[in-house]
Amino acid sequence: MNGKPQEPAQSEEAFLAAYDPYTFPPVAVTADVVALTIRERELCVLLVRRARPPYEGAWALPGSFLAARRPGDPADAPLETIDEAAARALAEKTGLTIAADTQAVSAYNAASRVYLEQLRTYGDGSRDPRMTVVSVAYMALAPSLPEPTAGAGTVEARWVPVRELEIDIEEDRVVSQNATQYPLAFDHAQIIADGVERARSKLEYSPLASAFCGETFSISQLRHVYEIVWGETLHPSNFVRKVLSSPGFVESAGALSAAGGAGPRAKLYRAGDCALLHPPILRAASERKIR
Amino acid sequence: MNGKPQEPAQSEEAFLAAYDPYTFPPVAVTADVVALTIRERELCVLLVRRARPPYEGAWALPGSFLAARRPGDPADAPLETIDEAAARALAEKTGLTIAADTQAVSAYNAASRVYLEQLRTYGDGSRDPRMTVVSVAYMALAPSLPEPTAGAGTVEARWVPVRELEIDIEEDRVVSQNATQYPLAFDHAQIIADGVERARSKLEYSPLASAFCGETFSISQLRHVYEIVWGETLHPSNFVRKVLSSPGFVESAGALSAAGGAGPRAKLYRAGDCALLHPPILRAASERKIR
DNA sequence: AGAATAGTGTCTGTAAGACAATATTGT
DNA sequence: ACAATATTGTCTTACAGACACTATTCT
Repeated sequence: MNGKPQEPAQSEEAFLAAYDPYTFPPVAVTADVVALTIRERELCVLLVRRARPPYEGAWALPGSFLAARRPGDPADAPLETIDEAAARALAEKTGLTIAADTQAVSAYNAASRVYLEQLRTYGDGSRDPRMTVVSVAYMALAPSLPEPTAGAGTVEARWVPVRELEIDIEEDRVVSQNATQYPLAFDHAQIIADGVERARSKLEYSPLASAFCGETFSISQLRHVYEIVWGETLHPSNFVRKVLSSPGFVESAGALSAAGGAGPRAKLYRAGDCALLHPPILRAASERKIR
Repeated sequence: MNGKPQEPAQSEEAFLAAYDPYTFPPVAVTADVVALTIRERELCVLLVRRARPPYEGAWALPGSFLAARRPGDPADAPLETIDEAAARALAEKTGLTIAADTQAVSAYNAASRVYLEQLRTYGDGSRDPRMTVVSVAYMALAPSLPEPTAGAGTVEARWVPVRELEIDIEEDRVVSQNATQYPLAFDHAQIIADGVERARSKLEYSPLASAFCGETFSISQLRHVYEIVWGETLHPSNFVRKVLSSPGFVESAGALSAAGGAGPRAKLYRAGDCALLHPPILRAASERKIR
């Protein structure tokens, strides 16, 4: 990457020859994805139903084990990054091919129009009775996608409205999540809560709301994204002013929207080229969590 | 945690009996800490010099392997969380005992006065020639601490001014980092850059600047923290107004500062009880990174 | 005609940046 | 006396929220 110091090759080789990876207790690393989309004016998360224990029959985030180097492999064998494992987990369930940028903290793939960024790593040690499992969670934002297909180890895959999970996102803790239609495996209720909260705060400072939209969209559609994700209504007029005064958020696509309801045709826009919103578009409720 | 569904106990036991963790390729998980403090008006990061390959002799972040469940252990044996592994890595180098809160995303330990929060997980797969190594990075903020002591596997531990590392924090990439006095192992230059950037942005929205200060501090000392971490000068008068108008940021300690320089004695404050600053204290340079 | 929506304009309070002014202490 | 610092106050500009108003299209 940068500035790797030259190492003494002899002692390094000798060290590696004497090294046995199996002297370490085994640890498994999984990449689990909180994939969010908007379907029928609801914020939905992609869940799969587990076919095998532990938590057989419970709902879980799509995930996959990190493909690791095997002892016989050469030291420079191409290996999977965690980002790639997350993209693979999502692809196996949705059929989307996401070429995740290896270097970037977050990657927005223009072709597949799926945004993927790392959320946080969870590892209580007691998650899985088999062995220590560390879960690297990701958040993915996507426009409305087709019905997912169940992959290996799962019996069903479904876009589930977050509201139906009865998770309290506001609190940092997950409170209810009992007696719902979707009992969740492991600590995935907490991970979903964190993912939704990340998405909410991302809308404030980044232009990612357009990741929920199609190629082109009207300002109203963009406002609906904010209203659905944040769960609050916004002033249409003020919202237009804010979006258009945030340079690089959107750029005009020239065309007008097709017919579909009352009112005049709306101007269409596409995503701009900024990485951050200046000024940001803040939630009114941001004042809550002060304690 | 919540809502664990009842599982069929028989099949679960049968499944576990047939399960051999060693069929997975080995993965190691390390917790690496970007510990930041202010010493002599410089932002410093704790580095250790590696005693063993790989990167023998290079400087690295203090870290430790996650202690994992061994195959013979009972399924409910108390295990180390990643947060605890990070706290342990820091304790082994600084002598600080940090009782990291297992549940919390971030933990501020009032007794040891060290703030610890997870940064992000790095795993290019090619980090370590021995096996796939996943590194869970943490950021720690602490007031000025005593000189660290080298632990196992390290020959030296030192607080190093971030400036001397010649890492370009502004860019998302690490550009230089050649020919410095402190060649860094692995991708630790990138992790340090991310940690410093996290600290800078944390000062905007959270009251954590006081984590760099002692039990009580003056507004000027707090302003110096901002100026040193952000690398820019602030208007003293406007800074006072912002801090005092942000409820819960600081509370009066009653006393006045001791003598030490010119000017009148400053009022002393201690950290308040808010978790977020409203309104935030923003960097002027926040307008840069728009692209 | 009436309802719903897109988009523009206006008013007001709040907060930020810049800077002046005053008081207090060490050299 | 002078320099450095702490603290308060003032002025101007920018922006957010609230809301009025016009124009367009469907039913």
